[in-house]
Amino acid sequence: MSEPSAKRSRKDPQLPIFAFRKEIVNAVQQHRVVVLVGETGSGKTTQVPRFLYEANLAQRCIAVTQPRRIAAISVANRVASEMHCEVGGLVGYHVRFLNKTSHQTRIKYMTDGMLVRESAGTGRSGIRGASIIILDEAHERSVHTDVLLGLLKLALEADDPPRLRVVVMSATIQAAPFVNFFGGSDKVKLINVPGRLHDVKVFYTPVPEPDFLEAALLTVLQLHVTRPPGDVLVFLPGQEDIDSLQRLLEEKQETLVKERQEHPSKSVVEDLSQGVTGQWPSFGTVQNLLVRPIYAALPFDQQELVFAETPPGCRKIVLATNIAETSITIPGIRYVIDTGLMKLKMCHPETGIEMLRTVETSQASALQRAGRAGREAAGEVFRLYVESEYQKMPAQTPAEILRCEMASIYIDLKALGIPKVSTFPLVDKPPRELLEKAAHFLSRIGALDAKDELTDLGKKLARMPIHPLYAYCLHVSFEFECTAEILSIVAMLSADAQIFTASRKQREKGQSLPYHQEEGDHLCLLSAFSQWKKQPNPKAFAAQNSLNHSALEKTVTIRNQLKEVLKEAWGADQISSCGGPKNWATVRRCLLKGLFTQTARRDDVNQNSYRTFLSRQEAKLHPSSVLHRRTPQPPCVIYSDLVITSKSYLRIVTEVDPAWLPELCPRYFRSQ
DNA sequence: GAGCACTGC
Repeated sequence: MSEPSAKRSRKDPQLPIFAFRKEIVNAVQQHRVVVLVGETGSGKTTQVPRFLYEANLAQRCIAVTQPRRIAAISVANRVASEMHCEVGGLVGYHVRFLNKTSHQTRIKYMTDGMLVRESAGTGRSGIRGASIIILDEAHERSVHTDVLLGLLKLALEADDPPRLRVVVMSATIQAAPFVNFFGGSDKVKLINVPGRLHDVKVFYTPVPEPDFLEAALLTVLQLHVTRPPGDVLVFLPGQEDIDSLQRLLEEKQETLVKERQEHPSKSVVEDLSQGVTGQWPSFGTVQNLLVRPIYAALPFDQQELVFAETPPGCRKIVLATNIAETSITIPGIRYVIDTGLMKLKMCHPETGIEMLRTVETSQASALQRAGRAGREAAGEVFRLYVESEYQKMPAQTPAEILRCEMASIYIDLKALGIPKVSTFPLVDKPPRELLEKAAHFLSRIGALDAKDELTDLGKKLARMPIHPLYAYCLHVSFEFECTAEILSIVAMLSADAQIFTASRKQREKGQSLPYHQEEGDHLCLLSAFSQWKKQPNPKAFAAQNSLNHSALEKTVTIRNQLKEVLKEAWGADQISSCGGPKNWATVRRCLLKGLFTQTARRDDVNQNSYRTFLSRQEAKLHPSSVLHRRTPQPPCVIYSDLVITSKSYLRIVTEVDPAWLPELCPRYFRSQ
């Protein structure tokens, strides 16, 4: 219900939630914690805060959290308009970079991450500033939602603020973990609100499909010739699969008729084969396939194409990643084809290395995907796996907090005043090793002392909205007087966007690109950013030099925010620069001192292989690195990422002089 | 000589 594209007329009396108004208000009056299960389309996101406000239940404000910025902003706008007020007045929102609230604001939509950050402050913001806190989309179990659940449990125990009320809103019927977390059904009121979804008929393949792309291709084609008009949404694990299937479909489009004559009865899903009779179906108005890919890395203007109305005589085939499962809703979808696969970030509990793996979905995820076919009318979902496979799937996708690196969370929890992170109440406890690794890392950079307390440095680092490692680099940059340069690099790294868009061919003649820096990737990033920023027409410069203009714009926003926090939280009014590229050895020395936990040395025997200094991991330079082509490769490097795909790779790598190690980090590296 | 689910501060 929080999707930005979900349109609903003003105060739609059909919304199922209205029948529950009294029950919800009573529940919040009588219980400190209410768990509200409401399926998609129930109206809970827009109406529940309003019910509680109009019942005068909040002395202070009602904070409503969303996992995504766009949802917080669009829902605030809609509710403000429904309540006939300006956004930023009675109804407002607060997300990173945008604060549309005022002293009048009583219903405050915000990202869950923003509520965590506000709560770390000392003022009357965050949890302390609210009478009622509503955690929406709690079933998604974002790290920030999980942290908030723990903070709220502690706040309720301390009754701080007094008479605090918590509403946990979730779309899945599996509300039991939330109820149990807050003390069980004696203490927690559970309310179920029905959704407004149409029936979705589910089909499975009779036998396992060896090749999901082939199966998806065949199913799209079969469905196209046997089913009445209506668009199709295909869930695939990743970008590569989407590109392949798009190519295959566009090729097949031309030979579709012939193909069907040759294989009239071959079908992945049994039901579809029954419709194939060797002639075009009677609803012959649908002839052409219009293939539209969508994934997060796709440029925005191309993403937008999936929302365009399907022209008459066409059937739109949307090929999507998980982005279409939660983040966006595409109108017109009647059929869903689900490969049952997704990519999931996981963190190895022993090495602490994050990796992206293709895994089967959970049942909850399969249900959510199926629901995408029933938003506007009855629909059908074709699952490209056998039914017993569904029964074997885990009920829920494991919460993010079980799968991610913990340093940022650890330092945040310490900054929130949690004495012992390992006993902080969490619905799901992360592996002990991952917590210990995080604490060990934080003590290495001097953020934690021997008593597991934040040092003054640790408190400083925690103020920065970036990974503590990058915040530490900024801290070190003052000593080297190259803060301007490190700010740019850190902003680019934490923007987490693909900056370089050059094709392989272009990259091979990379030396000719104006921002090429042979000492390493961090300097290439810095050089690209500095030059782009100086241009009278940066957009044209980006296009000419294979740079991602919008990613660079995002970098500027982040850099400005970081600079602001440096000033306000660190008292750094002066940002010094070390000058142009000829002085960038200083930047590399600073990066070494900042990233000393991520140093690797070349193997003496196998000169294309490296071993990390502190974790003793073996890895190669990633082929995308400018250092990869060098022979021999440099003896010593610092790296930003260690990724495991087909092999272990060091990504974003810069050469450092081995002699600098004992000089700059004598505690960890001895002279040789 | 590879391959990038999705968010968020």
